[in-house]
Amino acid sequence: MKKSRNVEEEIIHAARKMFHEKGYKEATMRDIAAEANINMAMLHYYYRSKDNLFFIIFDEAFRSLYEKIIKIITDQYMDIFQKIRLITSEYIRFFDNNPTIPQFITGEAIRNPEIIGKRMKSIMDPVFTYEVFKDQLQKEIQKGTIRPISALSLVLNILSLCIFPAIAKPILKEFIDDNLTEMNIIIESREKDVADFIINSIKT
Amino acid sequence: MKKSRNVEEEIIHAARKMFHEKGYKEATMRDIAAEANINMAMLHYYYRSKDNLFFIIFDEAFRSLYEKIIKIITDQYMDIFQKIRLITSEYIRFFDNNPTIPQFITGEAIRNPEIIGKRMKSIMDPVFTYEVFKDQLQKEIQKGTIRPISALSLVLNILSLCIFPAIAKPILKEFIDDNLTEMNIIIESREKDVADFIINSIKT
DNA sequence: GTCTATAGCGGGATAGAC
DNA sequence: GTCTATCCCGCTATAGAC
Repeated sequence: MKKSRNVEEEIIHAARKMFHEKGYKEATMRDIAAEANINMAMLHYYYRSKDNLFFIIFDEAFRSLYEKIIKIITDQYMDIFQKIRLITSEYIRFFDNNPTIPQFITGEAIRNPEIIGKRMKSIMDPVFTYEVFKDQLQKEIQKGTIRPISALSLVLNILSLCIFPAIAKPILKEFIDDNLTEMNIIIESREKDVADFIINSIKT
Repeated sequence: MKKSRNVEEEIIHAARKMFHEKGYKEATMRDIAAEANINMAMLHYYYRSKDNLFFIIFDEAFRSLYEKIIKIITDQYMDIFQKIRLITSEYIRFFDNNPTIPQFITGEAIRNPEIIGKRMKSIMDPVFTYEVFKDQLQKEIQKGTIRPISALSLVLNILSLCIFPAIAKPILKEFIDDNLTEMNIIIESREKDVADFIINSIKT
């Protein structure tokens, strides 16, 4: 009872660092204990098992990513072009500030799509969010301000353009090395460029 | 010497299946031996180590992906719109026919970007390929047929739109379940839709 | 070439003293 | 609450008989 609050926080902090950097399988309880300056027995005392600790870290990462977006999409008064601009800039800025998260979430999703997919569904409400976006899109298409495109297709394109470059960044670094001036220019202006790219494509 | 040819092929076949499905870390030599109907000692006899076997499988996967694209990009006579249409349709069809490859390559690249990036560079010639594409793009921009866009940005967008949906497919399945009619429609028409989406965005 | 047995390590988890 | 010592498992790799 002495300073358990601090120990618990130390553990979460260490677990976050290790899981984000190495992923579930390659981050070990020994790593996490060392990072938190405690021993393995303490880890199990406070958080029972590796799986339990992992899902705490995974859930907070996914939630932090999702909650930014859901507010924008379900906003009643914002027009769809503004939503697209905000979503892309929020995503890109978030990944810039949290560069380990896209690799972490994607890596775990690839490793175990069933479990991770269920986890994601329990955190978000995909059907509701999607329907809101779909309705708004279809109204714009009827008005003639947007070319016909399926909602799912557009959502996939937006996610692709925001998430993939963040995943690929560490690999791109290996390719660009010296030439990273060009890389930096792209990254800095990407927040606006991606939205322009999407809106140019869909607006009539 | 009896039937070593067959054994070697059996091992490669089994290793491909296991590595593609589970990735480097979670595919074990035991798995691979069982899949090939031999014992672990034989695995080491023919292929020395897990790392050695892994890179054989990784290299063939990456090469199969890359060689389709390099031919299109470096073609001297094809116009850039046609190249974009061919690249996207080749990618999407390839991932449809080889659904484990995008997860496999992406998973390994996330797990170990330095090693995997170097491996990729040794297989492809990124600078040459990129310069060819960049020159052709800049000529079109000067002619006024394409809006100003940086080559790196456009390449990133094309790769994102082709690769990310293939990575995300197993997770999307968890979300769509019953609704997979809509999913299938998207996937089937995606070969054309992605090219349209890109070209709509860049052409003047 | 093929197989059994095992070395040697590193993993998650826990018993039990304090 | 904390820590040391240890259990037990699964992994890669190899020794050595056939």
